[in-house]
Amino acid sequence: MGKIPSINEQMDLIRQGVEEIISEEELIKKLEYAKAEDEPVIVKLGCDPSVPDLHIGHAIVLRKLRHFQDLGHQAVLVIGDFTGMIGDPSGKSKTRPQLTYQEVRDNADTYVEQASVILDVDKLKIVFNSEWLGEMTFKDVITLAGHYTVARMLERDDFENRYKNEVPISIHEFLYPLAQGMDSVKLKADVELGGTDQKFNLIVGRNLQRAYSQDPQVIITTPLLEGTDGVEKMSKSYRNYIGITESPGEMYGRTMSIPDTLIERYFEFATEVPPSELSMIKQQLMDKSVNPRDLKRQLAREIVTIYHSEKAALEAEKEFDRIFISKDIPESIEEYRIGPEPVALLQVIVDSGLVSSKREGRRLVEQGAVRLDGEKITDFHYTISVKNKVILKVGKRRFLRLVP
RNA sequence: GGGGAGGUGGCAGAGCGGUCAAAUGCACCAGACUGUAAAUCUGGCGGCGAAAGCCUUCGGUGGUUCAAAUCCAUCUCUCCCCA
Repeated sequence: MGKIPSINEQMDLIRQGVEEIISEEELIKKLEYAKAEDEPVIVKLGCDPSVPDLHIGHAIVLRKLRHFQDLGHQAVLVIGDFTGMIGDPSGKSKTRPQLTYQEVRDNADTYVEQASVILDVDKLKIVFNSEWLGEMTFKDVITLAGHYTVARMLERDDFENRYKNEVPISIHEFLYPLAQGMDSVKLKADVELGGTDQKFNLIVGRNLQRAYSQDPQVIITTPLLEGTDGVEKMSKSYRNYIGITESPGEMYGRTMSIPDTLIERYFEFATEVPPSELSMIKQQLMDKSVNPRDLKRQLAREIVTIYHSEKAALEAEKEFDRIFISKDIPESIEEYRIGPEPVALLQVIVDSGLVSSKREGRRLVEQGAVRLDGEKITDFHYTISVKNKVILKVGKRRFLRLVP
C-alpha cells in the first residue's frame, strides 16, 4: 500500500454521509497504524440474506464500504447465513419461514451481484458466518452469553420500547447481537459499518472484542433513508422504496414522487454529488432560487445514472415529461387484444390487469380517471368494440393500447 | 403454580349485542389545482350488482340470540403481576 492517502484525506472521505463514528480518535489511530505498518484496516459489513432485493437506502452503507476499498482497506462482507437460517430477529413479524441452505446461498449471490454496482467485488472478501457460528457448541454459546447482561441488552431502544409496551421479545433475540459480535471477534474487525438501527449491535461487537482481548472495533453508522412516502424508513415491506435493479423509468418516476422536503437528504445520501455541489444545492433549496422541481429532476437523473446510465436517465426524463407535463402518451405502450366483439370496458380493465377488481374499475370511472383516446368515460357500463387501435388510459400513468 | 389483560382491515389504533364493511391517523388510489408522481384541497380505499340487496372479513372452532367484532364454551398465541 505505497500510495495511501494521508490520514486527513482519508478522514474527509470517511466522514462524508455518516451519522456517527465511535470514535474518531480510535479510527485515526487505526488508520495511522495501518499506514505505518502497511496493513489495511479490516472493515466489516454484515448483510441479511433474507432480503435479496437492495434499494437505494441500502446503497448508503455499501457506498461507505466502497470508500474504504478506494482508500486501500480490506472490505469484508459478512453474509449472515447462519442467522438467516434460524429465522427472524426483529420480533414483530411472525414466524418467518426459515430459509434453506440453498435459498440463503442464492440470496447471497443476488446480493453480491446487486452490490457489485457499488462495490469492487474483486477486492471484496466475502464470508459466511455459519462457518464459525455453526461450529459453536451450546457450551460456547452460554460462555458467550455470559459476557453480557440483561440490563445491558435492555439498553437497546428497540428492546426497551418493546418491553415497556408489552411487545414480546424472545430470548433468542438477545443472542443475535452476540452472534453478530462474534463475527467481529472472528474477523478481528477494525471497523464495522451499519445503519443507525444497527448501532446497538455494533457496540455489542465492540464490547465482545474487548472481552476477547481484542482491540475494539470502531463503529460507523450511516443514516436510514426515508422512503418515497417521506414518512416511513425505506423498506421493502412498505412499498416506498427505489430498488437498485428497477427500470430507469420507474426509478426516475419514484424519485420524482418524493416530497420536496426530502430532496436534500436524497442528494446527500443517495447520490455521488461532491460536497461543493451539495452545499450549492442546499443553498438553492434554502433561498428558493431554483424551482425545487428542477432540483428534483436533477436528483432523479443522478440516481438513474448511478444504476443505469446517463443516457437512460435522459430518456427516462423525456418520457416523464411527456406523460406528466405534456400529458401525452408514453412512447411505447403495451398492447392488449380484445377482438372485434363488443365487450364491457370494465371487463377489459380488469382482465388486462390494469385494476384488480370491477369494483375498483368502477370507482375509477366514477372519479373520471378512465379515458379512451383522451375522451373521458363516465358510464361504467360502457361497452367497447375496437375497430382501430385505441389508447386506454386509467389514472395518470396506466396505459394500454387496445387492438382488435 | 396463582391472578389479571389482550389478539380488529397494509400499519398504528377505536369499537365491546343491532344504526359495523367496522371511528381516526398514516400509507395507498383518483380528481382539482400546480412547479413534479411535491405541497394543498376534495373524493375513494372488501367483493358481486344499475339498484335494492347479497356474499366474505374483526386469532381458530363450536354455541346462545331474530341479530355477534361485540355474549358463552373451547382451542391457540401474546403480555403483565405474584410465587
